[in-house]
Amino acid sequence: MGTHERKEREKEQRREEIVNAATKVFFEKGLQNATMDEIAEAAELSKGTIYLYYKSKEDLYLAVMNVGSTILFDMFDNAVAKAPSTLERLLILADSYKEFFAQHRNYFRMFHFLQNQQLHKQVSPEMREISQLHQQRVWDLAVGILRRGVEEGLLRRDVDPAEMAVVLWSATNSLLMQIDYQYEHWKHSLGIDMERVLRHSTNLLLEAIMTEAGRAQYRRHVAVPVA
Amino acid sequence: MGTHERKEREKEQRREEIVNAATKVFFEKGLQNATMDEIAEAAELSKGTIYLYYKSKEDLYLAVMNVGSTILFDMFDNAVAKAPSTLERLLILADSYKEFFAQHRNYFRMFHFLQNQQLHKQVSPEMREISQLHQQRVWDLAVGILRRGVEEGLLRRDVDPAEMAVVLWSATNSLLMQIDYQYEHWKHSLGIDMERVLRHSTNLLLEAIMTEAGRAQYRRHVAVPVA
DNA sequence: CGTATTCACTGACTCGCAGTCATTTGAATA
DNA sequence: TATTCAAATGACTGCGAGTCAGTGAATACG
Repeated sequence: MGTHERKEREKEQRREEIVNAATKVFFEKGLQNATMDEIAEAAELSKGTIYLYYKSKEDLYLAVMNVGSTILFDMFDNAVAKAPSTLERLLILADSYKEFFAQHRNYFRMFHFLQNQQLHKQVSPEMREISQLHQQRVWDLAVGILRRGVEEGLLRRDVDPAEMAVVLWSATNSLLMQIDYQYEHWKHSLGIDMERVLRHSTNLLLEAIMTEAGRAQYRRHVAVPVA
Repeated sequence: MGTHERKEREKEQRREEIVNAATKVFFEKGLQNATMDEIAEAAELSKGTIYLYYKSKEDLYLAVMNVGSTILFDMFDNAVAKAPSTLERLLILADSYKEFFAQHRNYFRMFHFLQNQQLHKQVSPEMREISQLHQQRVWDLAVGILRRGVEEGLLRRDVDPAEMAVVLWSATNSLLMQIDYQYEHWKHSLGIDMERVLRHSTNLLLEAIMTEAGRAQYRRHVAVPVA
């Protein structure tokens, strides 16, 4: 009699339903302005029930973020699988991230809202652990490609792949955040096209970590794009 | 009878006292965990009185941030005044910001906590205006130096000074945030010395926006430091 | 000098929300 | 049909931001 198994499945399903409801509410209102009562109503459950499945509002927020991390990882993974060379994998990774930013803006925002120490206080250790694993997966994928690039002589041997990753990641994210949040400000009061800035700085950073051979290959590749 | 003037002075003084009390509490607890009652107690006033001087907790937070902006501007201004050449002004600006980060970590954190839309909701338009003016002042100083650099042939003519500023500012800040928040993480689990990463990436970015002549001068300067 | 007026200040109050827990419900089992 | 037990409920608690009617001291006025 599979009663127990069915119960487990139903529990798991309920967890998902709650995350789906929470996703809708968090996307619309953000962490601060969303209330647990709203989420409960969206999930067609009482507030108490939500707390049977998630320890706190912040835990639930992280659960939603984890879905976003998975989407990002899958996008990266798919893109990388298609690219035949390490250089192309590197370039397609950058493109994928821009696409993630364009397609899944709400998840992007969630990622960067929780950068903060102070909000982490209410997160349970278990959920933090899970969340870190999700992020680690994405990180390892990216660093793996950079490492491969170094081995192939595409990227400079004197810079650590993980260090390259930090710089690329940080710079890209902070520019994307500026684009997301202050696009109009830059455009109108300063006449700056942030998307162009992003393209330029990506180029700049990529060339900076490449060897001479890498740059040559890169320029050849840019000169003859797939389209 | 200067009664009115005296009253005004006393009011201004009270505003400052409140900001000082708030600074202490916000530094210690952050925006989220600080309570207005705590701030009131630190200021030796009642909560109601605080609200006579500042419209909301977030407004008060911005008032504290503005003090930080002024400190930063003064550091920049002093440093720049000492430097004899544009190249040196540029380098000393970067150093000053690192010093600000080291000396005034709490203000640095405050700056980056309020990057977010959602928290801006409760800020009054007036305070936002004032805060933007403070930030504008720092921005103009930096962009002015870059512009001068372009005019002098130190920096590339084909990149807009404001664009350079965005990239340098974004990249530097996000690395500093990583250093502030995850220094131990990077150090221990990945063996990365983030301070070195910061130095490297600053060099890298600076060289990337320089002309050949600028780079030559830069290297000569680095080779023969003042000390 | 006594009275009226102003105004900075107070703190008890409201309101909204995260999180809790005693009670209820209903499905599985005996 | 009766019993058991986990899942679900929603009224309740506690806390903190923001409010406002009331207080008293300083100032202006007669």
